[in-house]
Amino acid sequence: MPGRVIVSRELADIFKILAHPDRVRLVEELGHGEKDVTAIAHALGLPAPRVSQHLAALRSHRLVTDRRAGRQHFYRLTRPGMAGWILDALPFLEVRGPIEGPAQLEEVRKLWAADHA
Amino acid sequence: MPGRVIVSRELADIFKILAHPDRVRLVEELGHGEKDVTAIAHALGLPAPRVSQHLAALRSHRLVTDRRAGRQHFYRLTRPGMAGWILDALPFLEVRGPIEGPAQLEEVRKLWAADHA
DNA sequence: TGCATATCTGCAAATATATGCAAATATGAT
DNA sequence: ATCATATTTGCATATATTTGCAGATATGCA
Repeated sequence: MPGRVIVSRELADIFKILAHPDRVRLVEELGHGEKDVTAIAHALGLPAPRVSQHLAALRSHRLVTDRRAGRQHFYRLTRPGMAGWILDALPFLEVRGPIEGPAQLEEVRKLWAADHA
Repeated sequence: MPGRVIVSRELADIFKILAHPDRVRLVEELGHGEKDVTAIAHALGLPAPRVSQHLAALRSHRLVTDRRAGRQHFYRLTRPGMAGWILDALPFLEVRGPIEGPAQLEEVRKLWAADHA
């Protein structure tokens, strides 16, 4: 059964890269369009070196690509659909107990969007 | 910005749990319906204790629930849609370079389904 | 050239996860 | 009760990840 094993390993690698709150927020941030490292660092309230490391992790599996303009590196999602796909996982998570019904799901979506720039 | 931080942490937790090839295959296995631990262990070619630990991880965030019948524990996905959602990530992964176009995506889907029981 | 800004890389300590195996628990059958 | 089966739990070791910080590289401007 080599086929599934290979694919599941690749999928697990992607999940591993996304398995960090900062990187989840980073991907959602890039869901709105390309941004340079400093802008991302500011938006996320993180030191630039850390953002750079997170981006390196995402780059290692080509989840993001970069475009250099002068001394700034603008990053964007290789597959813009990824940001939306992540939000499709909202029904699976638990914020104060299981989410039952579309009403509570809407709650969580609002919670996510609450402080959007 | 507490809203997004909380949600992103929950999302990252889910990604962390799925960030293991065995658990990815396990979830896909349960996508076809409930199964008991031994059946899963056999299908995945893993020792039962390890499957049990993987299930405990999935259970810890209510990604699976169990039903006991005699000495067997039948597990199933709390949200059956999760199996399909994982497969939606196929366009994001790289099997021998980036996947370009629906043709290569179909390749990967076949690769996944290749040895299905 | 020299200086400031933007980004990246490397290191070390703390923390977390994976793996294999042994032992414990629970259920059902004789 | 005794025994076999099914599942879970615990422990020890190996490996990986996170974090903060320092230093290195690269670009643009005076």
